[in-house]
Amino acid sequence: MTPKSTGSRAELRANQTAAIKVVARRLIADQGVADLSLREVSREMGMVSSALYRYFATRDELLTALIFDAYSELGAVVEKAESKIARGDTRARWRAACAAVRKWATSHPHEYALLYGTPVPGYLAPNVTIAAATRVPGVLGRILSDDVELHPRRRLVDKKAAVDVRPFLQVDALTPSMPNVAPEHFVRALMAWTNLFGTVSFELFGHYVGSVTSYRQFFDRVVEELADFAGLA
Amino acid sequence: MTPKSTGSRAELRANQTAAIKVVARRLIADQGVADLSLREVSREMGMVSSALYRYFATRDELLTALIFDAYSELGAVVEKAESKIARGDTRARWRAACAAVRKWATSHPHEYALLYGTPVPGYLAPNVTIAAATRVPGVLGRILSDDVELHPRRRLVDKKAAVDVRPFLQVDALTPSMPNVAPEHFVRALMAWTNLFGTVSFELFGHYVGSVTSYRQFFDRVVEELADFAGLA
DNA sequence: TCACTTTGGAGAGCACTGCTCTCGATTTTG
DNA sequence: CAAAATCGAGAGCAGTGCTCTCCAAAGTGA
Repeated sequence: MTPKSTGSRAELRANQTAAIKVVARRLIADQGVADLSLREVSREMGMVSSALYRYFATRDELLTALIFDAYSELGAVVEKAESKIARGDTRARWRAACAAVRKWATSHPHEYALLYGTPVPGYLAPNVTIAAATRVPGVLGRILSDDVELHPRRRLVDKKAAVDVRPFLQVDALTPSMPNVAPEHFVRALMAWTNLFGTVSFELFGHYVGSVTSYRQFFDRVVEELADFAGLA
Repeated sequence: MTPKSTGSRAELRANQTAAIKVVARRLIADQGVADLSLREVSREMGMVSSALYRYFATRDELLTALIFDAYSELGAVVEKAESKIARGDTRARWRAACAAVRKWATSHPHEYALLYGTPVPGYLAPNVTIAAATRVPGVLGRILSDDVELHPRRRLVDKKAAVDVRPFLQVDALTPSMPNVAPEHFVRALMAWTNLFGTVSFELFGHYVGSVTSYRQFFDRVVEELADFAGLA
């Protein structure tokens, strides 16, 4: 391959790195992670397979970069969708955030599976990835927290729910995401988050086949139930 | 390989088929599905790789058999655990069923991932597999149904929950699993099922890292919340 | 400016994979 | 007892991730 036009070395390197990720993402979107082959990526880029290793030391390293990008994109999409709603309408924000998750997931099923399906065996996410992965639960937590702040009232009257969560939750780590939410309500917050992604995963991974006829309507209903469950106004 | 001692051809074939699955399961349990190689299976069995194709036409066919077996085992384990509790104590049955799911999942993480992680791209479960996969939700549904039958009382007072589910749920398919549960409550039943597996998946797939310190205690709390949410006595 | 170092693509090669095909030996069947 | 079905062995093909060496181009310091 002849060298690309002009540009400093660092620039060219950044461009190539980005180009590789673009091609790899498209291949994953088309055929899933399992069938992603470095050689196919290199072929599509008109370079030889070994050249690719100048940019990513291993297949897993490329995948890690793609996982990070996908988390970031999903996080940005959800943040943007939610930010368009008036801050006080916490339920509408909740709906918008959940809908954005499902919309991104259904339009990027293979990338969603990359994030929320089976992790690579022995794979441990680097901190930077964890930060990106936290954006969506961060949005959900902020909505709940804002709801507590803006619509104060008695919450979670069921005394069973007022359990001391310190023995099993990392309260210090969760509090910053939802400063106004009382720790007793963290379990329900985590459950709402879990249920949201569980519902999307079950839809995409085929576990609802035979039970659900309209995923869209089922999902919307679930979102309302979750909002109630989490104590939204 | 010299022929195994005695036995009719059909017998030997059944034995070999079973032996292959045993070896493959062990390899998956050790290193996950991604690293399962037919050649390694055949090597461990002392046969040549091509001979394996007399029993399974393709890697996916072997995986399908293993998926079916795993669903069946999980189903049997949960059914057994739940059946030990007095029929009237529906909440204890609920706890037992949920605990059995988590116990099996945490002691068979790779097999759990095979069932509830990323599905093989383009893979469509045969009917027989779907039947096996339905056993656990069947147990959960039966518990809810028995609870309605044995502890009749006003349920789901929140009028929002009394939504007509016919536009988006396959009521006919769901009713047999929980004959006494009113269709308006099917959404919560599906959500409880989803949340149960979502919680287990999030734990095993690492999404709770940093948030949960004692998965066992968190899970137990979630199970109680789900029982309440689904309307159990 | 010019020697020196760094970069990164090309190409060959290794060990591995799923899968196919042919060839016999053995077993079952009519 | 001959014909047919079965099934393991072995060679082989196309593909994989990854390593290594080679070499031209680009950047660097005196």
